[in-house]
Amino acid sequence: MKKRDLRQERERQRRQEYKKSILKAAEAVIARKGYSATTMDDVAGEAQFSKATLYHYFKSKGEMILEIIADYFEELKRKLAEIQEMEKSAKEKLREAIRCVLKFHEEKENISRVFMMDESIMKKMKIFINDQKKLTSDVDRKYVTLIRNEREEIFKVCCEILSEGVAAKEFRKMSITGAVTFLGALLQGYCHGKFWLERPNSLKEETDLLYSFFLHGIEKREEN
Amino acid sequence: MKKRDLRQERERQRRQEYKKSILKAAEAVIARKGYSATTMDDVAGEAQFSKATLYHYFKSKGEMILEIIADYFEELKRKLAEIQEMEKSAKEKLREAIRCVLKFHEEKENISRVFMMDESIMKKMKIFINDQKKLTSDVDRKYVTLIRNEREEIFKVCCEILSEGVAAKEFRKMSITGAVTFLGALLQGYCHGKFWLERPNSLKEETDLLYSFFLHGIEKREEN
Amino acid sequence: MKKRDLRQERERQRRQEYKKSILKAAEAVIARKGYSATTMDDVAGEAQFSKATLYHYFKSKGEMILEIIADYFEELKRKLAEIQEMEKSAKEKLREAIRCVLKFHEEKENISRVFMMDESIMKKMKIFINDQKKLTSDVDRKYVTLIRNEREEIFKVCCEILSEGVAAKEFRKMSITGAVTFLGALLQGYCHGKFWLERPNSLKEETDLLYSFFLHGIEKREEN
Amino acid sequence: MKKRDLRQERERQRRQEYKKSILKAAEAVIARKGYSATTMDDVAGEAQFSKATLYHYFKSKGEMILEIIADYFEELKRKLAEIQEMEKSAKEKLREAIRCVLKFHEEKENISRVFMMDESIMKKMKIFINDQKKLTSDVDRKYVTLIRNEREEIFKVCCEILSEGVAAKEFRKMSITGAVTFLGALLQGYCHGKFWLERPNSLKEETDLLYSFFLHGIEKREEN
DNA sequence: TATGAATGAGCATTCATTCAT
DNA sequence: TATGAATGAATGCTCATTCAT
Repeated sequence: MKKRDLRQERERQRRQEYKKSILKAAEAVIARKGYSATTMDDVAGEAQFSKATLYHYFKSKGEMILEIIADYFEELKRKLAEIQEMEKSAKEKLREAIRCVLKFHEEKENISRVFMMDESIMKKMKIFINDQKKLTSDVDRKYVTLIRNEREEIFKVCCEILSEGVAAKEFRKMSITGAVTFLGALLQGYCHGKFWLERPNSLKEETDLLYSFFLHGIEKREEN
Repeated sequence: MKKRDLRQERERQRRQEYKKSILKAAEAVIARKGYSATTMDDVAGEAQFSKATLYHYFKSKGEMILEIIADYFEELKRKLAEIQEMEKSAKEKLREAIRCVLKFHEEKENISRVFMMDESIMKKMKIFINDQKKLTSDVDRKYVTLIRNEREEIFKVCCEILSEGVAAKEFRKMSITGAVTFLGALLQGYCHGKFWLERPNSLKEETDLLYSFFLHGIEKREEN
Repeated sequence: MKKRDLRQERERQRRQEYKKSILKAAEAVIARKGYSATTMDDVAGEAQFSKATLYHYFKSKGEMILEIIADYFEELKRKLAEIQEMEKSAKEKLREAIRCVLKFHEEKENISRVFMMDESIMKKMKIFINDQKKLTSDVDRKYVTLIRNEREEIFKVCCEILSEGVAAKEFRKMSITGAVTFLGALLQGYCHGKFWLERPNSLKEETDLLYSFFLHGIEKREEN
Repeated sequence: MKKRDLRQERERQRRQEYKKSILKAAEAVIARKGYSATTMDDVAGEAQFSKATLYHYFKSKGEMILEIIADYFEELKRKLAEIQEMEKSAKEKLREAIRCVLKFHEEKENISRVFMMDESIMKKMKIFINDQKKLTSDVDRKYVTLIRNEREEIFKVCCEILSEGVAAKEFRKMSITGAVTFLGALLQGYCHGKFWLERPNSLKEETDLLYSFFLHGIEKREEN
């Protein structure tokens, strides 16, 4: 029956919305307090739900954070894919990509830190990468797979940008995967090391810095 | 009285040794389990002391980890300073420095993660850097200052290597601090991103990768 | 109106059937997991109903278990009444009764344990027996009364078997109620103590054991 | 050194006493509320310790209850062993043993119910008896073994009493283990079925009832 | 009637830290 | 000084029951 389908559909929608709103609340608290210091009570309070209700939407605190991280990667992937599809030179795309990542990190600083650093999550990722079968929880497996796939796609998009540049003779011939690994490390490291700076740089300054060194290197070349 | 001094001195020595052995034990446990999963009971067990005794040597778990981190930086600084004093070209020193950091990280992976990631520690560092006066605990202030100084010295050593290279025309003219920031981010990020790799690279491969891209950049140059 | 009555009647029937199927599901889960470890979710899952639906048929988990227990006693009573109506000697009936109880317990082990042991149920029974008026819930009163009545009838049936035997000079003159109390305790105790045995006895062996000691006692008699 | 030993000894003693007092408190609460309804907070309150302190003396709620049960059996064993060593006829000893068990059960009613009935404990016992290796926790294994051994000794003592009686021609020739199984079931079942009685019997009446039926059986014998 | 969602009240357990000896 | 004991404050998670549709 039409009516029934509609109701179910509306119901599903509402559920999705509620879930999103809980994730948003969790993200906010985590951004404020960090992951391990965030309690389910905190999240419940922020989301204006009872603590027990959270467990209708997520099996555990761990699953919740995995979903947040998966969303994080999914969004980043989308943004980078958009850049790749622009009508621009490879250099311009590269610059834009760097800018995009820096900005995204800034907005979601704590999330990315949680992902890179929380020991329990790291452990899951490591186990997964070494031997998928050891991950006991199906839910864990699902999210960890998801995350890895998103990351791989991000990697791929970056490869495409650099390959284009090589083809267009904007970039030299090189190991593309090496370069992307390099770039990824650079951005990751830069974002996490920011807080050392006594005065923050502007997004433009940051982009310029990373872009130009990545592009030119530091070596002195012969003048002809 | 002489005698008294001697006794006191001996006492101080013993205290230092005990402290070191506790730190060593803590480092071992943290390397195994990660910081937040490490309990004072674990450390006490590993160090073969009673838990209460730990509190004779350290005011809190937080202070203990700060000391471990300070040691970490102190050791890294020492290693890099040694490299800087070698009789080598700037390029060779750079290469060596990269190798050194990669190796050091590998050995102390969890420690460096704790430092970069533990939210409570981050908070302290941030507060300190923004406004030192807000840091309530004197002990905290002491260690955080120490850590920052070590880091600054590391930064300085790297600056020296690069400056030498510029002077020797091995490297192009550039913003030295920018380059060191870039390099630091790169190493940090690479080390923390390692676990993504399905098969680990050898130390030599890693060094080559980072060194060569840092040196040459990716841009295609005109042939003359 | 006829039509209305019929519909109501059909409705009542359906309700009864659903109720039975829920009880059956609950019994199955309890048999598997024990009472306190059984959640309403478990029962709902097994019965293929939603959890909320269970509450249309039973006021609470407690009421549900009371109904299960009442059914248990009702069934046992029926079985024993059948035995009593057989055309057999008192001894044979006694033997058959013992066998019947042992078998029944075996099938419904967890149910009888719940009944004997669950503290909340015990409390209700105790309160009821000491002072019926203290039992606040009408529903509780209803079921507890029911259960006690079933038990009394079981007791009565056993009394009849033994009385017949005394009349037929198969059994000696004795306190019939004492003997039935004795027999009841014996069976109850035997069933609950079974799990101590490293190898289970067959039903026949068990019956023989209890029957023969109950019949003959352990005393040595004079030979004439 | 003497002094040191003394202090350690005194310390050990105090620990034992505290442990006992916690066990006593737990027993009291359990007697009042039943095992599963008893929370660690309840026990802590009754014992006048903080909840966390309980965990210095017992690894878990489960271990605590196992220790209580083990004590229960140990005490019963001791009492029965004393009876067996008396200078009395087997019949008198039997009577005394029955009286002893009835009295003991009365005092510790809830404990024995917990033991016989709590599903989680039952599960452990069953697993243990079927296949000791499956019991994962060492502590569990320890207590479960202890309990089974105590029970076996109780069984043995009863066997001795009955054997003596056979030897002295007080009892007929019979399967001793069968008779003890019968007796054990009887006592167990009687104690747990007590609450059905509208008016409690006196200890003497109870003893007489069980003793006389166990001794004489119900069968009518030929007069000569 | 049937149900998915919501929740309050718990609960066992943990852990950094303090205290008494 | 060294330590075993004590503890307050959490914390993730559960479950019988109620409610809105």
